[in-house]
Amino acid sequence: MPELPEVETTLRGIEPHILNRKIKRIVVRQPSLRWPVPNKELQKKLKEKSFSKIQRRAKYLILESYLGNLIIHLGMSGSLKFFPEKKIPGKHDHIDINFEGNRFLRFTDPRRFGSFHWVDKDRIHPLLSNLGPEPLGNSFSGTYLFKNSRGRKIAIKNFLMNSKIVAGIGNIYSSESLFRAGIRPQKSAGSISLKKYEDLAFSIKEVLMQAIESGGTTLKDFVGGDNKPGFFKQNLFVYGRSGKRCKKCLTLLKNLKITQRSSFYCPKCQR
DNA sequence: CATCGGACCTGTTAGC
DNA sequence: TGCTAACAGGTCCGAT
Repeated sequence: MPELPEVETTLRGIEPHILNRKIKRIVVRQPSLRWPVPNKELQKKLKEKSFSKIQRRAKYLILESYLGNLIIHLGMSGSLKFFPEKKIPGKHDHIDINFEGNRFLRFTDPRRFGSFHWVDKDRIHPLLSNLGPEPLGNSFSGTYLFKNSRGRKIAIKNFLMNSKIVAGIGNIYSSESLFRAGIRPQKSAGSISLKKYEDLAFSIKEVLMQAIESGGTTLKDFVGGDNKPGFFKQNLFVYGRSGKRCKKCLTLLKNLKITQRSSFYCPKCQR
């Protein structure tokens, strides 16, 4: 479900509810996620503490506290929601972070590709140590993409989804940004010009910012931390629209599998 | 080093 | 209606 805009939406939804609230207990009902949940460590380090800041890096949420950071990844189907009072957990409600006064943050994840990690103060978790630049940050540019793509034969779509190259772009927004920049998803990364990469970097920033403004993309059941769905789906040009007509030129859109994943494009607008 | 396929899971939907 | 296969927003790791 969640790519960068959905994770950002989640952050903004939960932050005002949990910041500086005293944590009473972490309840782990299902410790078997993408990686085992470090249950004991979480209890030990977070009990009676609070989160003073929440950040996003790539698709990771980083909840900062006195002794270190709780790092959460939502995987494919994960979500985090805040509740102001007790609520019976459902089948996929794997973890609750309980605060004072019956308030709690609940992690739900049917497919269990999500993860919880602990990292001590001033240390960098290995999973976050090799990430590429944030696409909305200043160091990400067409020049950056151009330089890093020379000699590489990988499809541009996969290049964009490689988190070592640029963080936070998944299947939806890779397709969407390539459409906006007029580039075919299967074109090799090394064959794209600097000019086109400048268009692409612009398109990536544009589509991500617009999606964040709309509260993310709700394809099926995504809701932000405040339980509201995202409204960006209506602004998608190609994702999930194969067989339908291009919103710009009315050509029938295609769905091409690139390394096992659906890739949507317009054969006329994208060359 | 670059690239590809498999792996981790469950739920939904399309097709027979 | 019921069964099976394909597919779904992610990404790490090992083989090539």
